[in-house]
Amino acid sequence: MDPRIELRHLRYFLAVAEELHFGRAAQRLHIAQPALSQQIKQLEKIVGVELFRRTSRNVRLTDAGATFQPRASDLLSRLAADLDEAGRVGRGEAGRLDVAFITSATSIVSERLRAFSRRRPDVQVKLHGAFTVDVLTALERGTADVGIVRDAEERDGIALFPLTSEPFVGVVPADHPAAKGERLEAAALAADPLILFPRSAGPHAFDVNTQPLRDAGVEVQVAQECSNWHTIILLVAAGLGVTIAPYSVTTLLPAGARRLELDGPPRTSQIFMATRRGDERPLVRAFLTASET
Amino acid sequence: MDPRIELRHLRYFLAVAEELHFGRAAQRLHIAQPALSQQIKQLEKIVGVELFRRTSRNVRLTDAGATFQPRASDLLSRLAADLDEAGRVGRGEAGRLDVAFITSATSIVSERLRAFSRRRPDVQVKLHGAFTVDVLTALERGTADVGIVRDAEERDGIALFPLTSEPFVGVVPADHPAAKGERLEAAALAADPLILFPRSAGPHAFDVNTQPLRDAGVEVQVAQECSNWHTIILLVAAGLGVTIAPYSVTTLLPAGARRLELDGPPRTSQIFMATRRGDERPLVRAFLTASET
DNA sequence: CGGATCCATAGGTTCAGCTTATTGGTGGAG
DNA sequence: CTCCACCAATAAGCTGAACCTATGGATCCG
Repeated sequence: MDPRIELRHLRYFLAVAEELHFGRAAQRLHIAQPALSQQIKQLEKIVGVELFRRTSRNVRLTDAGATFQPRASDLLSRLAADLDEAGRVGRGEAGRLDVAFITSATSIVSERLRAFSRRRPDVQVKLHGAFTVDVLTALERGTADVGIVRDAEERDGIALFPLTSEPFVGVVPADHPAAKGERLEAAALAADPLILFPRSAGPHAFDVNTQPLRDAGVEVQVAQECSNWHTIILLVAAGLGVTIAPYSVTTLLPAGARRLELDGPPRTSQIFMATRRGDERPLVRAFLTASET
Repeated sequence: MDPRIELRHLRYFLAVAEELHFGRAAQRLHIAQPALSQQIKQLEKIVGVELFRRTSRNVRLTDAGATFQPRASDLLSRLAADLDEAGRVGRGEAGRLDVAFITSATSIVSERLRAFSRRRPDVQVKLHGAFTVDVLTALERGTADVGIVRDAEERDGIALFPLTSEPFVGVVPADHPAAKGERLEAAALAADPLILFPRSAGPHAFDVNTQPLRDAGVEVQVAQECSNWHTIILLVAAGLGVTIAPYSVTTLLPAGARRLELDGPPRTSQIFMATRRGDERPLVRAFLTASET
């Protein structure tokens, strides 16, 4: 396209097309009439056809001008809308936010999302459930803007913000010897097969989780890995083993499973929000600070 | 919308957004780097948000910039298409043409339209079947660009171009006394009820049509008006009267009707193309001159 | 025929966008 | 740690395009 053409030409053209009078159109544009004549002539030279048929008495649109008028008008209003949209995105009032989170923190995410969506109704939030490691790599790759992880270690390029913490609890089958009491000594699990989240899904979280066992001198031997807490609890209830889990995944226990407080120094699972370090985008900041009114 | 914004800003923005490098983008735009920096900064001031995040090491799009990029690109290509369209309309290669025509000349219109459409496939032709008077007023009002009429009189503001002519013929029921011969003396119709097109649909055409009768001293008394030649012929075939018609509407005669040549000086119906006088639009000229290859 | 109207042209002016030169900040190599 | 290469921002002056005023030429009207 001819790079000489500018929006000025379109604005001037539209003014003349609406007024059908160079003098009045020039007045509306706050310029003198000759300047307008010149610019229109230049536009016609660029397009290669007459857009107006002028006599010294009146001005009419040619067919070419008549077809161009609505398009030019449309173009300008589109541009206005696009600029406005860009402004809103820049101010964090609109746009899209990718949130990656560990599935065991779904309730926290949905609560935060509700608060956030109320404040930024024009922001489209996309949720990606995943493991802690995948959440962090999604952040690093730029696939996600905000992450929610459990017991992550500080690392380069990722900023962590603690959200809440919850205790670890033991979960045993109802017919387990320890199931009669309210509390559980970690050592009592020494003989039972352990069912746990794969360490690869979140090494640090795994280590924090299993620390009570090591503290009690129990060697951590995972009998069964499972990457879904709900399933793990069901396996325990079925009598296939025992586990240590963050409290929140044990709120709804099936019959056949018992939750037991852990003895010893209190151990908690920490839930963090994570962003790329230095990501100061208003949408990201807004999500970090959004909480229920 | 801020009238300071110009297409230059969009072009420069897109160059930087694609190169992510002010130096290279400036090179591509054939300007110096500082000029580009200034224009981008000005654009950002107009929009009110940062579009690029620059370090002295690299350039990245902000969220606002990323949303704006495809829209700006789309805008420019739309404009290019619109300018091209306007140019094609101006040169008569595209656009829309309204053709009003008398229904009794449908075959002529369709023939002409076929020739025209082959040459101007991007022109959308709209056909309006009507009476001669309505065709002419449509032209005058600008509702139609080209008209096809029968036996019209010259009048102000309308230019007429003869297309073809055809003889008038008499049409009588098969059991009419004159039906035995090949030729018809107009005076022989004196006693029969006349079925004719309404004079109001085209006064001059009506007068030309009925002149053979007046020449023969027959007083023209219309027994039945009908504004559709096909129907008139059917009425004749049904024995309700006689008529004088342009030859072409009698090509397919129903049983019960006979076509007879008229005695006396040859009378013909003239078919014209009509335009507004001084309408030199290329599409109109092209339709006037289009004929089968 | 004189006056009013309106678009085009002519010629001078001004400022926006361009130029070159330079600064300042960052990252990588020695 | 220093030096250098790289890159965007800034500074300051220049140039041309868009603008101005004044005028010309055409058409319509009283």
